[in-house]
Amino acid sequence: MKPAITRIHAIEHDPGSPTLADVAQLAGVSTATVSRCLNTPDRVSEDTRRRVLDAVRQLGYAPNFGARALASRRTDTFGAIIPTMEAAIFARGLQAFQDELGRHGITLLVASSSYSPELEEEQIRALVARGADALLLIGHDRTPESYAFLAKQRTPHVHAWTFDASREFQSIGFDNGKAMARLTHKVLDLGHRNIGLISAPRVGNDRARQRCEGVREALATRGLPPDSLRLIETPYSIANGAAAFEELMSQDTRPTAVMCGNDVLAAGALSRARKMGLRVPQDVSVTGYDDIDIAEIVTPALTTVHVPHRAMGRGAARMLVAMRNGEDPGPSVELEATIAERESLGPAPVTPGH
Amino acid sequence: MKPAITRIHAIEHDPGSPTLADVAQLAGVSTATVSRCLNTPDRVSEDTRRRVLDAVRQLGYAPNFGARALASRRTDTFGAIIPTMEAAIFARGLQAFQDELGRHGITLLVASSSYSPELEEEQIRALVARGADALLLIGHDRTPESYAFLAKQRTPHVHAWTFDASREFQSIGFDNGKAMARLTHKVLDLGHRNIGLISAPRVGNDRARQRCEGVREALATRGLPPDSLRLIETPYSIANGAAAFEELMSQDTRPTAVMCGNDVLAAGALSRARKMGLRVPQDVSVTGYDDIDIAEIVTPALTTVHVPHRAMGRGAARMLVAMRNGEDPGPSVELEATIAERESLGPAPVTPGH
DNA sequence: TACATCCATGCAAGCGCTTACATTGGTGTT
DNA sequence: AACACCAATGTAAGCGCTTGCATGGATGTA
Repeated sequence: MKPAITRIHAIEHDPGSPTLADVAQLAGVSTATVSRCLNTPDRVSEDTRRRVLDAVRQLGYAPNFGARALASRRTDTFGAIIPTMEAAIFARGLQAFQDELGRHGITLLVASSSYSPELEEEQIRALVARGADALLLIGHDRTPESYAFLAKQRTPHVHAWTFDASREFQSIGFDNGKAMARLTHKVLDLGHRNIGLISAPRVGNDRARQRCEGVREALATRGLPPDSLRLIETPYSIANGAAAFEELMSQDTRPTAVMCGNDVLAAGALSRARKMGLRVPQDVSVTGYDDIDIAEIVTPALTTVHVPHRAMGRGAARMLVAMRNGEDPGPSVELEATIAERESLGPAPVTPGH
Repeated sequence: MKPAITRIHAIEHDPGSPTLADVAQLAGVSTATVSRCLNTPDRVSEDTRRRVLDAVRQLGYAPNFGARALASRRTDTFGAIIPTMEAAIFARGLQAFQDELGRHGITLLVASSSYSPELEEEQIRALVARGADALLLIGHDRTPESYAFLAKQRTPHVHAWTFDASREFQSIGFDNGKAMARLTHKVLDLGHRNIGLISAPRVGNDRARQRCEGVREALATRGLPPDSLRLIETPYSIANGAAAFEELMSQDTRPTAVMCGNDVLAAGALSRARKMGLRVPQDVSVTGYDDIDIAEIVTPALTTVHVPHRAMGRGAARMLVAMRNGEDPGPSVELEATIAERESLGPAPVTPGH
């Protein structure tokens, strides 16, 4: 690849982008001074500083991050691994996370795992390799190797979007099951007895699992048989939500309420309901989870579980910063997820014959 | 766990995460061998390889990316800077971009600029500093400093989501204005003469600018006076779209059609229309742009400009890979944006009195 | 048996930066 | 005038990794 020839010609080496040394030479100072000029400007005389900054601009110099990290042993970079970037499920929380980090001069690197623990493990390695000082992770489900790796690397991390007192790790979030149970009680209060549930695949996704459990628990509490619940698992997407809804509605005993593990699935259900000529909530009720943007704009507006996205993001950032600084991040935090009552949940229709 | 023995030798050497040297020592080989084992496994004997990989696993070793980049002068990392992560406007295209890069063993780093050229400049520097070999940028509007910097650094970059033959840089996208003009003609064909336009702020956003121009051009072509268009600029968000819609509809001469520079704005307009008791499209028509997920699920489904997200993402990736490899990326590519006709655009209502 | 080859491996020189320490010259004190 | 002090700068030792070159032993060939 590298033409040795050019080297010979190019006595003044031409190839790479400008380095500290180039700047130093142009400004007529040592590399140490340039470095100080960039990192601790007040330790450099006004005059020199101007000369150096001029040279920087003139050369279009950008410090090599890797080299800097290598030499200084800190990166001021955190990482976040979210299951998906699509559908904006994590967007708002992540935004809050990033805002708070920015306030501390920390840059955020984001990766997505496509809901795969194996992929997530890879991403964890990649982010740590890139110098992430701390990591934001979603939920508790991951490979043992991931946990072992984080421990060996001593990388601070918090788990968000979930709260489970029985876990040993720092986490900030809400009880996914409790909120879903509460919503289920509302559904039951409205007379629904045949409930369909569209969930994301539960393996590798504790939030989805807990949400399902929440429904089951509520049913059990009210003395309803487990088989009054029809469950379909399908990855988050509008199309999948629509298909699952149709499948539920074409079974012998149609559910009168379809609860969804996520607003995206619910949006799909809603649109398919319309296509099937079913009125929501008169003919069938639909509920969501997460309260993302689309929950408000679909027709009818979605009754869903409102998740404290921003508080979670902000809180996670604060915990991580504390941990990075060797301070006490405080205990895990449980936030409240509330029910956003809108239009898609109504009383169970009166069964014609039965 | 690290054997205490090593600690004794290295009296002050405990803190960091495991390095190549640690692995080498544990495996009883030189660092060079470990490095080869990780990068060119076939140049290492089966036996050694196993020993080394065992050591790697045992220590939870992750190579330091910065150091590796420093030593090898390549990163296999590309960067992308998109205006926003929210609203999923760029999600699908970015996903395609990433998929294609993955196929070439390249990692993607994503940053967002919040539609600010200054912030984008910062992000460009940050990504280049982090070793991005090439960059995906959106549109043509950026600071002269950004362009100068990219040139000095010789960082390959392509501009997507736009196509403008008059620009000198590689780009892949579609003519934002042409597509909007085409849609406008459809609107005019349906008898609309009073048109409202909700656009994103045009400064620093060539796509928004061209979309507006598209409307203006179409009007001019049909001999309509420029003041038959009412324009409101507001950042992309559902709430903003709703507010802008209400503002448009409370003017003296109400538009019969409200065109939006983006589906998110259109979704907001739609929801506000409903709240105001206006039927779409009987009382007022609404159109969008981008054809993102929500376009299909809002009620009524949005008539909008369908953008070739995936083709753009994939194509951009291929161009950049070629450029990085020193090959010919071929000329800029113009893709076709088509009109997705759905339900939100209908004939202009018959004016009662006038 | 002598020699040329060829793997597998080790040695050591950096990659671009930060930073502890050394050096310098100008101030203020006595 | 002698000295301590300090701010500004330079010197140089790495940070963890890759890689060109050197080495040594096993294998093949004459």
